Amino acid sequence: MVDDDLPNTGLLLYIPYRWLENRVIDALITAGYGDITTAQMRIVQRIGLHGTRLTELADQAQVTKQTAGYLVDQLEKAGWVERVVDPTDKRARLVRIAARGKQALPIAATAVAEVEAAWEAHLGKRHVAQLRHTLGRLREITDPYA
Amino acid sequence: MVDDDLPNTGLLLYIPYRWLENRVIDALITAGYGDITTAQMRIVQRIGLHGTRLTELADQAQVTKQTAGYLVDQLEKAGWVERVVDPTDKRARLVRIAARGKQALPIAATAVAEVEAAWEAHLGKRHVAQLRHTLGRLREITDPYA
DNA sequence: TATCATTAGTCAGATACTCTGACTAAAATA
DNA sequence: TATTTTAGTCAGAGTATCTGACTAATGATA
Repeated sequence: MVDDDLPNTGLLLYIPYRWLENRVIDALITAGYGDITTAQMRIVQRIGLHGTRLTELADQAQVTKQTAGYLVDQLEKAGWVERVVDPTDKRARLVRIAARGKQALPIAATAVAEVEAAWEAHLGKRHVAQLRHTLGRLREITDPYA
Repeated sequence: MVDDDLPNTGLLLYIPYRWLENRVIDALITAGYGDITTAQMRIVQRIGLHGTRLTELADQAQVTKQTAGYLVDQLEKAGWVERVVDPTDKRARLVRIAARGKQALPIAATAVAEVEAAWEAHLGKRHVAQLRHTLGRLREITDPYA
């Protein structure tokens, strides 16, 4: 069990990540929510329950705030998110999930759950749990926002 | 050890992937090889020892062949790769690593090794091996080109 | 409290990436 | 040989991303 013929760990992480993302996109398209792009999804995914500031979304998605602003503009036009004033800071506004986003998110969540179920079927429940645990530990040293 | 507070598995995979990619970019910039973009790296990474066809690069990187062609154009102009005729098929050409690429690749490889060492220091050798093994098994059902 | 520095976000412009559609030439197949 | 498929390019358009410059509100401090 040496696994020395495997590609580098980066690619190894990327392959299932991309697979999962593609399954979510497929599910959204099928359900009529295809008017969202991967770049936009990577923003939406990081919006917290009570809304999140643009700058924080930018930091977490690792894009500039200008880019995040552009993506939120698109999402807002399409009804996925809305901007509301931040009561604690007049400069800031909170980006929140709006109507269309609330409808679509369960579909995305279901798609993720289905993929995770498929992975459990292939790897076994124990190994998936261990994988998630290990990735969670890795997050401690790779996620500045953990 | 339930890990129920962890984000979805997609984000969990993406975070360390992106971290690793950033460390590679940092190393390349430091060594004076900053004239490559992430999109270009995702192509270069998939070029085999004897060269790889454009269409295959496109498939594996999950972009259209036009996009792959555009990226290879940039890489070729910068001396990272070259195109040589495929002796077995006059329509095709093989994309191969050229001089600049050959110089830079060891730097990228070193950066990857350093990150993997840091991960081993944090998780333990055993858990990293297990992580790679599990990701390798996952690849069986998520990589059409495995 | 008046000033200075920082932070949140936008505007403008440029570049990079990605796609669809249409095309040529070579190879594979019927 | 005629047809279909495959490898790749050309052209055009939309999306994503960046840097630089700016405004307004906040925070820190003299």
